Amino acid sequence: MFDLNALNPMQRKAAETLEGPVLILAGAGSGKTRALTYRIANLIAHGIPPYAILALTFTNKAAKEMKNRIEQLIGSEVTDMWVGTFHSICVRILRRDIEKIGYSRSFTIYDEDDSVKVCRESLKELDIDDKTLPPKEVRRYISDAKNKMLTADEWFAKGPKDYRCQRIHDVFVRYEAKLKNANALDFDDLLFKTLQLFVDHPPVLDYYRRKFKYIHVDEYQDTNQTQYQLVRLLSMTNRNLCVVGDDDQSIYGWRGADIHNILDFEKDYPEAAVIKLEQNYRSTANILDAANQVIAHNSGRKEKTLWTETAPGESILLFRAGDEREEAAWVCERVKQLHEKQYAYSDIAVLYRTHAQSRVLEEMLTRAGIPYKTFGGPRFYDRKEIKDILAYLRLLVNHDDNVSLERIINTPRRSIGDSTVDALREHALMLHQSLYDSVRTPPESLSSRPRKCIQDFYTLMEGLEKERNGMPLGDFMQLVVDKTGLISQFKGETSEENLERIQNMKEFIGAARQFANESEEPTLEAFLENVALVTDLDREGEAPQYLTLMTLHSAKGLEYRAVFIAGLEEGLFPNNRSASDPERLEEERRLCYVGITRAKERLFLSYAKRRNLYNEIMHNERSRFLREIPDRLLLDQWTGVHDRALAASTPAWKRETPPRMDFPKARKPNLSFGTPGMKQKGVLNIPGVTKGFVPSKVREAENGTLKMLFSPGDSVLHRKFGEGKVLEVFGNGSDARIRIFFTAYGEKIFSLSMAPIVKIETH
DNA sequence: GAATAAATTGTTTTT
DNA sequence: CAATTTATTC
Repeated sequence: MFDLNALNPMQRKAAETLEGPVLILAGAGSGKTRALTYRIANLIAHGIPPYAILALTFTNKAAKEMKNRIEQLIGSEVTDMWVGTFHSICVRILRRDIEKIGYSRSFTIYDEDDSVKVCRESLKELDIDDKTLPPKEVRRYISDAKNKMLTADEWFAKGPKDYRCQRIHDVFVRYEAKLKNANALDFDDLLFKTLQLFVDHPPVLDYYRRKFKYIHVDEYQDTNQTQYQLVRLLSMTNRNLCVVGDDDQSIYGWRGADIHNILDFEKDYPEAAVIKLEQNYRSTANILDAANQVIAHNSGRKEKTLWTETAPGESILLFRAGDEREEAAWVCERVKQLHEKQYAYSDIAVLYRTHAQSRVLEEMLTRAGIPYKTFGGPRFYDRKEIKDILAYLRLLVNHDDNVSLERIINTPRRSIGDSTVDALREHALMLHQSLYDSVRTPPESLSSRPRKCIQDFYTLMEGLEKERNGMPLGDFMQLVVDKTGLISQFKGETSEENLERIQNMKEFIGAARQFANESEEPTLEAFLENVALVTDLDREGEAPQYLTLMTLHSAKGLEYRAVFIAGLEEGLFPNNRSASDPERLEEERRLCYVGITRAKERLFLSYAKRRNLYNEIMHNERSRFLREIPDRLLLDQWTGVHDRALAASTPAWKRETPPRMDFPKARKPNLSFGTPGMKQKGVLNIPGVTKGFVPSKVREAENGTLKMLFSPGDSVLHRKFGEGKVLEVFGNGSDARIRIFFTAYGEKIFSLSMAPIVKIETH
């Protein structure tokens, strides 16, 4: 049995306040999951049956972890407790009762891609130019509206009545009709329709109200209005609602999360017990100090001060890079060093604001031979070949799923062209039937050849459907892939890309087999649902010996012994688009706070003077967030000192781009450029290097003794190549050379008098 | 209808 | 700049 004494007083209070509304304000790393799991275990210990407990989380991973930890505490399996994301819980509710609001139970979940496709189709049918009104934008409007619980008409009634909004409204209406016809729900619908079900069918709501006597919401600061309403409805009668969150970590405002949900909780529930978890168990004092200093610049926060008993720890290391490549090289070098000092790669994460930043980092890491894994890029399930298989499966489950049908009717190629599909679509529209119905009974207007092709396709689908019964999921998927020719379409081709596709499909079938083995409900329907709601971040069991590369957003809820935050520049982070709006700027700051508080022991910050992003060269100031961290906490990588005033007294060549001077072209090979695999173009374009350096006076004077300054084993910092180790120093006078090994670039030889290097560590 | 060339476009974050 | 969409040609 578990022991509540293992908790600190505040955590304990949280775990023991079982009745009535409770607001747990939990700072980063304050053990909120711990408090929450103990609370739920405590409920069970008090005789509350698990089926009366509902716990809503932000990610599937968090749900899984919570369930595991509760089971560990009470020492037995919990099966009847509802723990999951809002979306998955809503699907569960809808699968039971969605027929009451006019859908079939076998509804399909449309992902963003599918939604955009439906928008595009709607625009086309309404004869609206998709250049004046891009499908993606319309989808955003629709999504925003649904997050605010607005139907198409309500949305229009609230907003401006200009031409543009009228058209958006038209598309919105058509979009909704299309989804309804296809028996499909988009992501936002999962929440919205559940709400509608509750409102329109009080007995259903009543059932869940009686069932869920104790409701928990994790990451409450990231709930949107629909979620808020759902929770409110469910908890209204018994008022046993426990929400956990941190207003300082609200970072999803852009997709409809409403920070006021947490800020105003006490207004909604005046009798609420408010418990603050303020002791941080994760980070060193220095890191926590920095985080506190940054977040203190926000206004309208809940009163809260994080503190820790741990030692100050190492200083936060700050690096100003010349450009993004230098920044990446620095990261690689530090990672290697950490790795030598008993840090596993899985203890380290590199965080950035946008995915676009990951490319250079990945390139350098590969060169440095550091294994890494990126998260949050395109999902595995979003790959074309996977979506093709999924489309077949979805169509088999839901014949009305027009989007899936259109995707696969000619994939792999079976000679059904656009004009044929157009004819089918028109036919379906006229008879008010689904596309699949039109495939079953093609219109008379079609000539015999396309008719035959359509017939063959229908026969194929019918055959699959017959075989599905009684067949295990994995076997059936294998069958689908074989019969449809999804794999054999690549047979004979040996291109890298196609081999990878085949590999992915096989992996996908493997994933299905695994799902069938582990799941309580190994059906195709359940598998499709899982695929729709699970992200890569949730896929567990990924090899742990990898360095993690991800956006600051995806890092929420995670922790690492060492954390890098790259690209701390005005315009990038905080992002340009947030600069004008103070509220969005505060959200950026919260994002920074989230990033800093991911670190347990070491924090590394970097920014680049010059950055090539989106094919533009930007010269950005260092981020304001860096200024918000006191100097005493920051150690400058260049100068090795804390005080920035000292940084100004370092030799000019170390601080600024040197004056430009044209080098003779023959000079280039001496600098041993052209690392294998490096695009020549890229090398020529690096300013300041190909243009050459002007040696400083200080260095000229030192020339005679320079050789003694460097010896093998020393760590040096090169203006362009970043950090490296000295291998050898040879030659005399002005011919003196130095051979250095750089993590990301390999061996280079420089003229000792010319090379822009500084020693940072003696061997 | 398919393969290739040309043009366009997007780049914040994602359950 | 790269990746995707669209136009062109066979």
